[in-house]
Amino acid sequence: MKISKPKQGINIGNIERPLTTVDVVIFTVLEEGLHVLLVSRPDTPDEPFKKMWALPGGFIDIQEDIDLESCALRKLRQKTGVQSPYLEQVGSWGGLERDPRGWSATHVYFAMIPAPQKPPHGAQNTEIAWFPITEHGVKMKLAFDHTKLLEAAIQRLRNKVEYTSLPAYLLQEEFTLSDLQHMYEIVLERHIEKSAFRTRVFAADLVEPVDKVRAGPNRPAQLYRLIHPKEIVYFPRTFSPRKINE
Amino acid sequence: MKISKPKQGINIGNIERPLTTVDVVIFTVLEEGLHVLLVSRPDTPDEPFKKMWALPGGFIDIQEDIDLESCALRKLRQKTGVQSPYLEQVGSWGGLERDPRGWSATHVYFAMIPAPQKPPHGAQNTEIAWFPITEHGVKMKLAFDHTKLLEAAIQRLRNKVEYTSLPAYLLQEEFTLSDLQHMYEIVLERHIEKSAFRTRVFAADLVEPVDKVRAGPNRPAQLYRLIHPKEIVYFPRTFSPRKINE
DNA sequence: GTAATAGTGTCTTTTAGACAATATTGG
DNA sequence: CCAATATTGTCTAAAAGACACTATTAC
Repeated sequence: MKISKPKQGINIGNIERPLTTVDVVIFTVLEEGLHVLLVSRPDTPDEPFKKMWALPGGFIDIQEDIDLESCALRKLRQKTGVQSPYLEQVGSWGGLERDPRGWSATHVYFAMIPAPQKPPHGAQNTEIAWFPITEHGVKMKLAFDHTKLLEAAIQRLRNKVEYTSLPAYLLQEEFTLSDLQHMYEIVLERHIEKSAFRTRVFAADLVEPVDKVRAGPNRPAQLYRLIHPKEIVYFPRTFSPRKINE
Repeated sequence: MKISKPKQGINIGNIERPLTTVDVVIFTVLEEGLHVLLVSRPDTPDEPFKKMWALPGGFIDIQEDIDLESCALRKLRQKTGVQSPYLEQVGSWGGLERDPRGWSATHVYFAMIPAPQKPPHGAQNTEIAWFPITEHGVKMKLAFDHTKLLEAAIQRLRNKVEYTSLPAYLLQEEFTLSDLQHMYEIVLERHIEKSAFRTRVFAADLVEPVDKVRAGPNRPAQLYRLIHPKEIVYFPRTFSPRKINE
């Protein structure tokens, strides 16, 4: 199947092309902790990494996907039913070694969704489940180079949470400031000062109050929603002045 | 040449694969301004965007390139002769529309090099030159979606310069603090306070003095070099507390 | 009243910003 | 000496960190 190297740009159909995939790192918060959605690799012959856990993803469908992002959205919709999550590209990884079937390149996206009500559902013959994130990944080794891809996505997430409104996408449309602070604390795995947090959030014009409160066995909390739900907000400084990693 | 859609994962060789390219945005500072290296598209038949300016790049060579980054390094070496620049991935762009030859995906890197002594040299039949960056790009429209890719790289660069040591890679190994500050001011296109700048740089353990000074018609300046030339340094805060634009 | 969480205020520390002052060379 | 740039210091302002205080509900 190998073809002698053609002159670049001439006879384009004969250049040997890498395999091209999209993988999606889907985050949510369940039971007080950050989780990621994984699918088990099929057990069929010819498939590499049989029965190992992997990021949801797969080959680009040239007929169906108009671009990379819509491919990522399609995969996310298929696995979770979520229509419009927060979605951002992490980057791409490609090389000879990462897939035994040949030179391959994958485009990695990460998504954040509110805690789902229904369990995820995979295709037939595949399992699908949420796994808690411990430190830099999940407890088991993943298929392909997905351990590395997941680690990169976690790092991007943690880093960006320091200076953006990203954790709002882990909540339903209406939330209290305590809810929001709680999401920051879960992702960053550290305590955040209530007073400074509220000052920051208000100064950034991130939220507006809705005409409702959340009752409980204590003082009711004001409910808020995002002022501009489509745009993420950048804070002028990071939460705690410490070294940024990436 | 179209093949009816095979079941995914089975018979992998028959899946229609996108074209895969790598493009490199190479920055340097010439004559007090940020410049980017562009090449002219060849004038041969079958080539799209004939004679238009484009980012240096091209198809992955599955035989020669072990991974995406070494492909980017190869292209940079071919155009500039530079062996070990600062190189970082910006992201990937893929879709049906961006290349008239078919569904294509490109992996974009950006590099920063010191002002070169020699002019760049392209392959035969191609021109190659440095172009000044004005606001968000260059003055002419580029081939493919390269105007968009260049804009993304510029935004990444400007944003990251706010809180990292990146501009050091625009200088030779030894430089004065004024030199370094000057690079920041050129990339960010604004004045930076001398005193605050020096405090920041020293607090970050970015540089160490070498036993030399640079003479001139005034007080000589201490020469410094990077303490860890291979690692970029992250400052705990941005230079000026203002909104970060991604 | 108490328990519990929501929300505010006060003081300190850190660091950037503005700008002044001093230092060191060549001529 | 002067011109020019290097280097340091001083004061102020903005924002985070720590922590205490007040507010409002269910019971």
